[in-house]
Amino acid sequence: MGASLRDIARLAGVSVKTVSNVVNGYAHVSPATRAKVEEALSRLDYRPNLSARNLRQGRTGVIALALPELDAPYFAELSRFVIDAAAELRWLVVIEQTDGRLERERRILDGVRDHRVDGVILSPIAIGADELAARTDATALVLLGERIHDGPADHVAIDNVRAARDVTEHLIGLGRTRVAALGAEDNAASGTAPLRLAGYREAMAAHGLPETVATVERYRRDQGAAAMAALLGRAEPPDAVFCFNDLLALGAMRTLLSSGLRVPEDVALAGLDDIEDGRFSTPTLTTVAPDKAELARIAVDLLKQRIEGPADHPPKEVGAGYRLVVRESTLGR
Amino acid sequence: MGASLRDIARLAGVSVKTVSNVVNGYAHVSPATRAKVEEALSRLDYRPNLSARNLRQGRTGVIALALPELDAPYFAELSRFVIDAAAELRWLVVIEQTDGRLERERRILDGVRDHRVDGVILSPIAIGADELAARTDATALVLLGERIHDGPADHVAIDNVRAARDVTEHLIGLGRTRVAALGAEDNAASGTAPLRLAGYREAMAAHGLPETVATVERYRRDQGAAAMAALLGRAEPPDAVFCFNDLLALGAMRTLLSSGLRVPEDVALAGLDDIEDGRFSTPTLTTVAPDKAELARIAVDLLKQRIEGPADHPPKEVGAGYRLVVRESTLGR
DNA sequence: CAACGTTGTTTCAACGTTGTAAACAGGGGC
DNA sequence: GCCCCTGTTTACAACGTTGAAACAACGTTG
Repeated sequence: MGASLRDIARLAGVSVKTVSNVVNGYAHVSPATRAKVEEALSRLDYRPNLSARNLRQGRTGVIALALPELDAPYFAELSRFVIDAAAELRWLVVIEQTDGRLERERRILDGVRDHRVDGVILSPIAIGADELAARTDATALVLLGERIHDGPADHVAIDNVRAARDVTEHLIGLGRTRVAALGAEDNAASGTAPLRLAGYREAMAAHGLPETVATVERYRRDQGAAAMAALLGRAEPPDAVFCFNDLLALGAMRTLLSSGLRVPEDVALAGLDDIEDGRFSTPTLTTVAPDKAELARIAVDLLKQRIEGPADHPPKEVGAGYRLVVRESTLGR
Repeated sequence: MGASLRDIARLAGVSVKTVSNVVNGYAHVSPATRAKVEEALSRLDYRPNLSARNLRQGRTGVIALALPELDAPYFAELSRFVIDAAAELRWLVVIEQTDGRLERERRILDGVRDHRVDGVILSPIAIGADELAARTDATALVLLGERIHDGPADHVAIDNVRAARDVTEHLIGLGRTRVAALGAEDNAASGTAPLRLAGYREAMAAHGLPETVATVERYRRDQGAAAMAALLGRAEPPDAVFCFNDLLALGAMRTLLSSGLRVPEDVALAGLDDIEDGRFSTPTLTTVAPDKAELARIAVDLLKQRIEGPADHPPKEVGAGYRLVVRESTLGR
């Protein structure tokens, strides 16, 4: 067991509280005492017991990051930034995986498996705005990557509608006319899928082009591959596809290439997320790059305000930046 | 703030300790009392305060998983399994990123940023066996993915030497004679790189073939791409490459394809890790698939034994299974 | 019926920390 | 010599929890 304040106090011949004062940088400590205490501190390699400190202060210094799945590259990359942003506040991050399942998301909202955490950053998939509003748990909450307008909790996200419109416009700008959307979800009332679909539709409508929509159940490569195969089976296969995320796009790319089609010559392909895989695939993948560091920083920031701020200020919605990154899958070499 | 045992006790008209007994499933509590208490518990939505419990018990129910980087797919996939395995013990997992930097790994070994955790699973990159042996911190430690024989801490890993030999044998078995290794590290005394290199050498020596070794600094796609470019610049470019992990292989594949070479016709390519990307790349990637779920389960298991077991049993080394997965990058369609 | 074990419950102290308030020392000013 | 002020240090209590020990009520046993 590590040394406690008491051990230091004994060694330095002062009271426990004086040691505590030194540790916390309290101003009114005489230089002589401070020196004595610091000597003792380093001699016994003192490390504060956070359990005790937190018990006393009512904080744990731990937040939870609840994601659908850590092994989806977008979330892994995002997690890195969230952990880094939290580290600056000396917070630790525990990761919870919901698998996008409703009952797991619910359980997160009710408390992270009975542990107390100071706050939760949730990337919701299944849960709806109404259920969020009805939540009773008082733990600070920030939603990430979804944007339910006028929702019941703080939000960070990019403008999904506009981003989707931008990508679609880019594809149309290449002269493609049979532009399909890949990644809609059948029963999704909330989440990003409807927003991205809306953006696609706006762009298509603006140019008077017919819409083609392929649905998936999960945002995974295999689903992208299967949905692409389905699109190819249609009477009028697309000459461009906007996939609602990069994983879907990479799955779709695999189907296209192994069907002997060329990307982008036969079918142009674009995704959204800017995961690293897309920068090294052949061809490299055109995509929308959300500013992940900014998303993470804002999420942690909002959480900090929730945790430290006055009890209940109205929920905030903050947008993060993104940019369209054009690569070989739409431009060619 | 949440309700405490005292609040429950007051509401149920019993002592605090009785409530504690109910919460902890202590046997000798009368059904009537238990019912009363449970009613109160759920009415106030009681959640134990872990800081307090941990202060009292010296346990936190939280372990740390320290990885080089969460956004490397192998580690992201592994994390998922570690989190799942820990969840079965009702442990939470905080994730720390070392970026493979020595001083960060050191800091992890000295304690996870002053927070107390019950144990640490570390995937070491930079730190050496000697330094591990000299560690003073008493927190339970399990090393993951490296195998320092007779090292000072518990280990889990696949047999890297044998796995590397298997892959190399596979490439040689295709009839290739200029088989290169990509992924050695210049100054690595420990870690997996020397082991994989050793396996490669064994196989090459067994067939009397000349060795070609390309080094990298980090196991990332860009480094694989660059190292492959360097190999192509040599007098006798390879006709097969064993990359020490899949990311390197995917980077190398990008270089090969954009140089107009065909995989596997001109250059066969194999990796190690079996990350999902390799199952959807074009061509799909031949690789060694470590049993990640088993690795994770064993790591958590070893940690549990360390935490709960007698003070200092000798360190254990446990091997996990793997299998060679042959795909298009060595076989073709 | 007295001694004893069992079951159910409570009291007490302690884990390591810090906020509050109070004690203490030294230095002017009167 | 007394008082007040400032700077420094301390004692105490409390955060929420649980192990140890004590206690009360009961049924069993010799």
